[in-house]
Amino acid sequence: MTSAEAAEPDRPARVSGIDKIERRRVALAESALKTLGELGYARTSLREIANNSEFTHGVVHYYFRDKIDLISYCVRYYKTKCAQRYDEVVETAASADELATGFLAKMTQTLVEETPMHRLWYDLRAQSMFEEQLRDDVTAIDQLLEQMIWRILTRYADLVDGTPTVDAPTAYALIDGLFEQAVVGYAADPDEVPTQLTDRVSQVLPKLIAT
Amino acid sequence: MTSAEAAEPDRPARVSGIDKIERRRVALAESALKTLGELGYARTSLREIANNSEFTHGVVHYYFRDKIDLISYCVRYYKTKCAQRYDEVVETAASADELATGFLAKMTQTLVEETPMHRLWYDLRAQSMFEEQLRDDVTAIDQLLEQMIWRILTRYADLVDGTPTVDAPTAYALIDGLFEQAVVGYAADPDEVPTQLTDRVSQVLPKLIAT
DNA sequence: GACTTTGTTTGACACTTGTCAAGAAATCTC
DNA sequence: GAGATTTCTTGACAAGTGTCAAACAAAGTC
Repeated sequence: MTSAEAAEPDRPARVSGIDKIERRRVALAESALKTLGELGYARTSLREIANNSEFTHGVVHYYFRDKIDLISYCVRYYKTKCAQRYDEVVETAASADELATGFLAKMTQTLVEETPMHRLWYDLRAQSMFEEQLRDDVTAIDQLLEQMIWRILTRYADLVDGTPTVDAPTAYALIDGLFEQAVVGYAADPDEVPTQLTDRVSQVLPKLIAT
Repeated sequence: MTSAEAAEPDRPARVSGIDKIERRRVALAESALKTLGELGYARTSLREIANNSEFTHGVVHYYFRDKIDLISYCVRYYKTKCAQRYDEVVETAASADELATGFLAKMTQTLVEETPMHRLWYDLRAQSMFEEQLRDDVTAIDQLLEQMIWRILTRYADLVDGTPTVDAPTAYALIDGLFEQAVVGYAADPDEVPTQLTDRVSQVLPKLIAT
């Protein structure tokens, strides 16, 4: 956790021991996430993952015990990237409007730019209902996202001198419902969906605050 | 659509032509839905479906062109059962409270009694993001559910002499978000989740109405 | 340099998958 | 009942799966 992950993606440099194998794992995971995001959990095989990477399918098994091990590592890795997305906005926003606008902008941005990743997330969350091995990781991420939404909402409440009228899980479920709707519908109508999402979220947000 | 589906599940009786093969299809679909609900889309094979039914795997292919054909038939069949669940409540409720209570009761009831079916639904909706062949059927159901929620909300608004403050897609996304959260969390905590769901929905409902 | 450790490739295994086809059984038609 | 049609069973196929292990290469150690 204390390692300074510098630049230099080209030169493998001198990374010894546990750090090196961690690098490989991350590289594998990143590659796996790409294919998973495109194909979905159901039709992604280890060989497909290996093919779309610079490694062979044997390497995958050298670094991960089995398929579930790889995928749950991917999920955990993904989690670190997604939950702090809005932190900067929350901290710098000086007014409720600024916060809302910044939040919505980032939200639609990630919707558009990282659609496959979000598709995969909803896919994996569904899979976790059938595969216990995924459940812990999924609920951990869910909690992280819930906290993220909660930070935004409480900050928003502060800025308008009000208090939230719903608890954290409720707020998360509501916003997540809107976001999932957007993710599902994005493929069919990429032009309209993002603006619809911002419209809807900004309609709902004020209703969750009492002044 | 006009056929009167009577009782007599034992005696195949005299059902001729297209009706008979439709019966088999329905039987197959019902059996398939059961296994799909337990195992999820990813790890349900045609053979598994056949094994858990009274038929052999060859029969499946006699009545359905391929796997997708079967599953999308299942989805369509499922749709007819799920979207009118609340119609009676909507029609008979004489007050807003009665409507809310009836709606919430039915909602938690189906959550508890038909968990596998709901799990499957969210699974298939996620799959539809990766498999175009499912997309049309899934969006059709989504629309049906949206209309269902909308009927409830507008009726609710009528009974309190108000009007909805969000449009139909928004209302559906919000309620669906809460419901999906409940479905996902149900396995982990079957005792608390249903009451939490009713709490949250009944907290949210009034916020979607302006009097 | 030789030797050990670590990392990688390759090919194989047992198994499951969707699909199909040939034939048996049941049903219907006359 | 004989013959034709529909329905079902069985077994096979090619392709793909996760997993593993033995050969090979690279890096590190003395």
